[in-house]
Amino acid sequence: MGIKRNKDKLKVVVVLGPTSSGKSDLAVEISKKFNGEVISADSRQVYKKMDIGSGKVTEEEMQGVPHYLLDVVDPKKRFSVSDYKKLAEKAVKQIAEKGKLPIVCGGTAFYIKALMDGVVFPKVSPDWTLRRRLEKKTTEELYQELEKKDPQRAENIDSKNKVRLIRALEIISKTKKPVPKVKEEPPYNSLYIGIDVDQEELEERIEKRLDRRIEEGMIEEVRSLKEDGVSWERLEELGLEYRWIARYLQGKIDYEEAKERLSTDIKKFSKRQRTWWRGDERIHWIKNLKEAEDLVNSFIK
RNA sequence: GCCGCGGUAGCUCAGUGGUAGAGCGCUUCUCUGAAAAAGAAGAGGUCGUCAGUUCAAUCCUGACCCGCGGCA
Repeated sequence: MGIKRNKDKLKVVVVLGPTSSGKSDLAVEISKKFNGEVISADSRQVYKKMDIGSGKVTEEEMQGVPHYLLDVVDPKKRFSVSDYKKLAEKAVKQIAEKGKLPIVCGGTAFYIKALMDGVVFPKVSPDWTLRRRLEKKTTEELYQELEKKDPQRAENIDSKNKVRLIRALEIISKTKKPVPKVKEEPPYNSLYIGIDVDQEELEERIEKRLDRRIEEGMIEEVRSLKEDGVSWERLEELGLEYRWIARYLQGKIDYEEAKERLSTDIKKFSKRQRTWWRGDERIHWIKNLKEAEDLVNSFIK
């Protein structure tokens, strides 16, 4: 029955961890040592001109190692998991064809899952007109509608989550069928390396990094995005740095508050990232480069 | 020293004569094309202290302590 054994599949290394944990550096080090190339898995670093705010690696930090899935779309446009999956799959293929080791590195867990677990999304692209229309209804109304049209999906969906309800109804309205059950077929032979940093230490790093990035011109970066035509609404939606700095630039809050709120939001975000990965048995949590190298070494043999 | 206002959850504050709530924060969790998104659940309080009135006080009365403002 077409069951592929692990040894027949391409080998892909995944480096994951919360924001500010040092993923990018680790991925570069591993790449240099094992002849690899990096595929970013970050839902904000895909956008052009969003460099400091998204914590993108600099040209210098890349140390000559090629990086994929950075700067692939204009921030005025929307990018989705599904877009990510397609482009990342292509990148894996390209790297493997060169005889190099693909290293997926990033903090967007959903993107990593889509790629590595081979999540099959229903082929229905977002219909913003429909979404805007459904947005006007209450959560209860949407849920009742879903119960009527697709009782099975209604059973396991988060009944109070408007975004998910709207997506489910969108799929039904386009396909005229119930939402298909999610399919997962891991296409690669994978090694998951997670960076294990104590939360307290991580939060210190987050704060220092925030100061540094402000000095490096993070506020200017947001201002110039706005000048390039990225709306305040869009910046709000992009979250964290872009959201809080946009609010500050509009004069809605003062500098101190913006910085304070941004700092707690980044910390909360890092906790959510942890929650996502906690309990995933596939991840090897490492403390240093040596442990990572040992893991990769035995993986590629 | 006097007068006024206040002291309720980690923070900002509602509120009631029958032992308490909100927002934010915190903890945990979910994840089907927005995922830095969108949601869910939970833990926190002898209601400043002591005494009195009352069947019953966080709420009424008194004293005291603390903070803020004004007058001296």
